[in-house]
Amino acid sequence: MAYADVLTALADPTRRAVFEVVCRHPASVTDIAAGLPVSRPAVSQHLKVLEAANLVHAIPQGRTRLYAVQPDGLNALREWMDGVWDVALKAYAAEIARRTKKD
Amino acid sequence: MAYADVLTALADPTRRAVFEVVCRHPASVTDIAAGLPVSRPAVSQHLKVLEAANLVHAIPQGRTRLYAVQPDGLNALREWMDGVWDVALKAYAAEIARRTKKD
DNA sequence: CGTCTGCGTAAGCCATGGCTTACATGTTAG
DNA sequence: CTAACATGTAAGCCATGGCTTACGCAGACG
Repeated sequence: MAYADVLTALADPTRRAVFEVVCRHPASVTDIAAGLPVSRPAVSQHLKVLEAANLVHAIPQGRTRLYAVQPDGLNALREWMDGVWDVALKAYAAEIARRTKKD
Repeated sequence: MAYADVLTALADPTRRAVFEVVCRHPASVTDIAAGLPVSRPAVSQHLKVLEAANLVHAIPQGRTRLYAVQPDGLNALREWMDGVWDVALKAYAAEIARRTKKD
């Protein structure tokens, strides 16, 4: 159920903003918080959620921690979307078949 | 910002369950609620959110309303994901270039 | 070895939102 | 025309979670 965590993580606007900053380039917690209207601990908490969803990962560098994008999260979401899409297509085809049979 | 509504809509587990039922085949509100552990009004409210996110659409049939999948919502989400992916790739390439330059 | 910086964590506050019950609307059947 | 069913909506309750302030901890630097 990794895609569920990804959806939950990306649903929050602030957390999405954090994620998009990290997407542009690896950044430290302080740097990310500097460009957002929330406090540094808030960003830290959001990064924790994003990390749990495999959307980002931390790279300890001395006393700072650089956060960078990790593909796994978005991949899980994409795979779930593909599955849903497949089910919807099959259902659509079945619906068409049912109607033509009825005619 | 359509993708934001899609993410918010799909983040809730119950609402995702409603959506997946509708993906399998068009269904009425009562039918959907019968297969879920929530009341019928709850399902109705969830369908309202899903409809606002262009994930489903209603087909009035007499006194019932059949809900079916609509591709727009998932497409908006996919396009946003593609954009994010593109940004992440560019950032990764830039990072590589920066490091090789430094060496 | 003390100090300062960068982060994570805990506790608490408060808004958002999901759920239920009760009610209103509209459509079909008799 | 009345009865009954399918649905949307309103009001209210309560849990989840996002934010802040305060604190604890590890790594660099004189």
